[in-house]
Amino acid sequence: MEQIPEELKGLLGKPELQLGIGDLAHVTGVSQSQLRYWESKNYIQSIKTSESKNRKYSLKTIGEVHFIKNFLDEGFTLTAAVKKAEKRKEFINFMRKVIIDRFEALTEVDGHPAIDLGPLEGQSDQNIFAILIDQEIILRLLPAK
Amino acid sequence: MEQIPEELKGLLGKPELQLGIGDLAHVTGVSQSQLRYWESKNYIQSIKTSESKNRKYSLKTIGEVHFIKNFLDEGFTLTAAVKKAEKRKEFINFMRKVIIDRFEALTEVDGHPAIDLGPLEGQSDQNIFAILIDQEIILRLLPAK
DNA sequence: CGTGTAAGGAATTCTGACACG
DNA sequence: CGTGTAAGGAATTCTGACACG
Repeated sequence: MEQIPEELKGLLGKPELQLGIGDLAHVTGVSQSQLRYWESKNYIQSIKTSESKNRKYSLKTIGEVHFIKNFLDEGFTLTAAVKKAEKRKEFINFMRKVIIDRFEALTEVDGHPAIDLGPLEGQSDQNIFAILIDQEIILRLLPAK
Repeated sequence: MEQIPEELKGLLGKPELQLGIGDLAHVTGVSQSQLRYWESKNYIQSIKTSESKNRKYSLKTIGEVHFIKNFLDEGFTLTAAVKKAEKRKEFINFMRKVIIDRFEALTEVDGHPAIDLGPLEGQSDQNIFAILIDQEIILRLLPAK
């Protein structure tokens, strides 16, 4: 068994993970001029360090832009899309927290790679493991080691 | 209950998520000249599209660079660090698969946000839910809806 | 309102060479 | 081997203006 490196878990919440405007535009399919306009209206934020004049975007913002874009594509106005995306943000944060808090350790079960997801409620001696068997993920309850 | 948008899950495996060399250097703490050298030795790959001469790096490569960097910091030679990182890659892919395959739906349990992680092995009528209660994640076994 | 474009300057990245060791 | 730097050119991003609607 080995610990999941802090760096790996951290990647998902790391404020250091940031993209330039070209990369964000590419990932999300939102144009650079849209991104600049949205920022001018305070719908999204970019990071500007004192050393650089160029925009950087955090992983959090990548998610926000994604959601806004999706609502736009569904036919909402920009302001409506922003509002709807706001609510989705809570869920993104939640997902990230599950990953960061719950992917406790990499291990093996019967020779298969597995992630220890920690104890099941009310059974502190039994943990849930996600196990990779034949390219399928299976959830199994096993004694905590 | 709402489906976890494909885009959100896809973000983690998306080939479109790519960083420039400056951003990768910033996230990982590895210098640009190191990244170029590692690529010249085929330890890592970058994406070069026909339109651009500049390097782009995938999320997969971000993870690889992270691991190599960590082993370097622990005192391994570059070639040893590359070999050790190679093995870790399997685990990264596995973690990603768990997230993509198992974060089935966003829902609520007793008014708390929750993620349906799917059935527990051998109990196809009972699913494991990750529930956010007081900033803590709890795993609970509940009837699948 | 929301997005695109042309323009000129600023910041970033490119390659190949060379230094150090 | 593995990394850094100075150099000049190429690609990217910047802002403010203007167009369209």
